[in-house]
Amino acid sequence: MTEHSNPSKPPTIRDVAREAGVSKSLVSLVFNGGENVSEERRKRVLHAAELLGYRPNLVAQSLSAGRRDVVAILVANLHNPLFAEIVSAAKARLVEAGQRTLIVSAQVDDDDGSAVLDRDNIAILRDLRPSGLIAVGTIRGFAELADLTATIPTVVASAMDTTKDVVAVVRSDDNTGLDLVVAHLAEQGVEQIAFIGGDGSRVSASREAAFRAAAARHGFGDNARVERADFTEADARRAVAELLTQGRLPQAIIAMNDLTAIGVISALEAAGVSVPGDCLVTGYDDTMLAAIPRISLTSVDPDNRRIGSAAAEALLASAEGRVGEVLVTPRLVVRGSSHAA
Amino acid sequence: MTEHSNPSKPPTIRDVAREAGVSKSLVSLVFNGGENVSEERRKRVLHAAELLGYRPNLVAQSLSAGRRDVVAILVANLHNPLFAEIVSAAKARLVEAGQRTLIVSAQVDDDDGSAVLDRDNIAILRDLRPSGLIAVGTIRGFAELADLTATIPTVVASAMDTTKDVVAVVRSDDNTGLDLVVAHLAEQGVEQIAFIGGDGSRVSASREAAFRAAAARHGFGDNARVERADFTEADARRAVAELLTQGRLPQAIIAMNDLTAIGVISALEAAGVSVPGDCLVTGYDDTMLAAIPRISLTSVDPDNRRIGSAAAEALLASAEGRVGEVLVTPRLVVRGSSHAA
DNA sequence: ATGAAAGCGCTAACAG
DNA sequence: CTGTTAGCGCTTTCAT
Repeated sequence: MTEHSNPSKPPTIRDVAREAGVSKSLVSLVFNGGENVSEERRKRVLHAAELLGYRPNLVAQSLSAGRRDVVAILVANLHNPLFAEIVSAAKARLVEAGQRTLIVSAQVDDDDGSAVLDRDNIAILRDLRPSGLIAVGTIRGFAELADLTATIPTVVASAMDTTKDVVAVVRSDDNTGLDLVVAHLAEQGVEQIAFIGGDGSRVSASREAAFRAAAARHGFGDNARVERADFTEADARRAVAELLTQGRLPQAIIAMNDLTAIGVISALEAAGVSVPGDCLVTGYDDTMLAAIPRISLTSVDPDNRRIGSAAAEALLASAEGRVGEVLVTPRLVVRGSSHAA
Repeated sequence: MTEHSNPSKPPTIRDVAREAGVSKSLVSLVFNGGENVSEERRKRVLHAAELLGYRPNLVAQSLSAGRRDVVAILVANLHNPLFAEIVSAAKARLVEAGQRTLIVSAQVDDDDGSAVLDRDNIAILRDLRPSGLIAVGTIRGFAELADLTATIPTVVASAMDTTKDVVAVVRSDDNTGLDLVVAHLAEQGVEQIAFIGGDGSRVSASREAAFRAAAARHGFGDNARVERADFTEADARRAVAELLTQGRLPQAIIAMNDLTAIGVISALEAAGVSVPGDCLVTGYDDTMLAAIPRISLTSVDPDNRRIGSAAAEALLASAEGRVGEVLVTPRLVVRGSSHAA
């Protein structure tokens, strides 16, 4: 552990060069793995750098003909604990591959509480000229970032995107996930089921389609209904009311994610319908919410760490061309909310 | 909406200068609110910029003798929905004041799932030379960032820090918060209470001290106990077991935050103690968890938006010197978990 | 193998 | 008021 003697500004490449008695360029070479540097000089430089506590300035590096080793991870928002797992797994894989990462949030909540692109963050990211981009979660207005995705290899994780120029979309295999759920419910002897999907997001649409397919496959036919609700509890309540007034209450409700499921449970219970007594409920994502004993929600674990590492993998492989869609196989976590008993 | 004609690289200040028939410097002046630019030239420049789709390169700006208008918001982690509110409120205030913001996460989860400083993020942030720093939440290893906090006006929000050189620490007034809780519990006729604090964090310690003071104030004397647990459910269970084996079960347990409270409830119910029937429980933070009907946890709302804006305010006022500690007054949100009835 | 020199995009004195 | 000239810290030809 050595201290750098100059108390004011951080040392620059020039300071190191002077200390080592070599030129700037040589220092740069050493720090960028240049092969053709004499062992002696290399040592001198490294030693001087250590002595001074020199760290290359990333901003300068990026300005000067973009460095190709920093990957930006754009997180949809700071709310969703889900994303944290994906991000850390992706980062771990990237670091392993010798890449630097910059993790920034893509959206902020404006005054109305709705998410909007964080233009400041995006602008800085753009100017940093990252070598790659991983977008985690559904980002509203992601299409506006076309100038980025067109230039920079981009992978979308845990979201869907139609943009032609993303290297890969890595997400949970909704078909398998919903099949697991429907099969489980069928096993419990359920005969009428309903799906409560979300807002207009593509993920929601995909899960809805997956539900319809799974329901058909398991012979539910007309006994499978679909309702929509955004993620607010108020809206879940509305959707449930809808379901209730349509006559018969389904014996099970499949929510597109855990948050919606909790809204559904709340709405059902507020209406005097007990869960799982009178109606089973399942979620998707297997967030920590699902595991809380009082909630004990059967949910689909999408294996977020695998999604994250697969996204990183896809990006690293992007040199070899488009990867396309990577579907990560989920597994069902059965809890109290789906045991009629 | 105009397109820039050059399909390859984004336009630079030079392109704009050429297009407008002026010098680089003039363009720079126009974009930095220079007063002494003739109206005509200014228009020409603005028009050329618009035409080309020019956006100043922030990285270049920051490299070239630091711009003084970008504030970095360092978020402890991506898990805690709490922070999202603080961040967005702080950002809103900053934007209002004409500041740019960069929101980055300060920590990542390593393989063990424990949080560590995200050195990449920090390094980039440092090199960007932000004009100010707002650290949101307790960041492990924050002390290692001393070189930053020593140089850059820093405000800590929703955490405590002893570093001498932070401009301000903005946090919930724990004393008031816990007094509200204890008073409420006393009103319910509770005679023995216990506090379950957390890991070794300063916030936890502060709330524990606040609890002791409030308990004394409300005449609990020896009937107030303290137990510790980290935020895992397993540990909450252990702490509760501890409490149970100490003989009498307290009539109410005050948890240092909502997450711990939920662990406590789970542990109590697993031990056959009903909440709120046999024991009342309260939390702190008023997260969305508390509002879930099945949880219905009485909690202290710290008013995160005010914490965020106050932090921004303190930073903006930092020119006028150290602000010190800003305590934001919380309010109690009473829910089912604290109604013996 | 090494150094000199020319930028990356921008700002900031400094002259005109 | 406007243009010229130096850099910010680093990479990268291009000579040597």
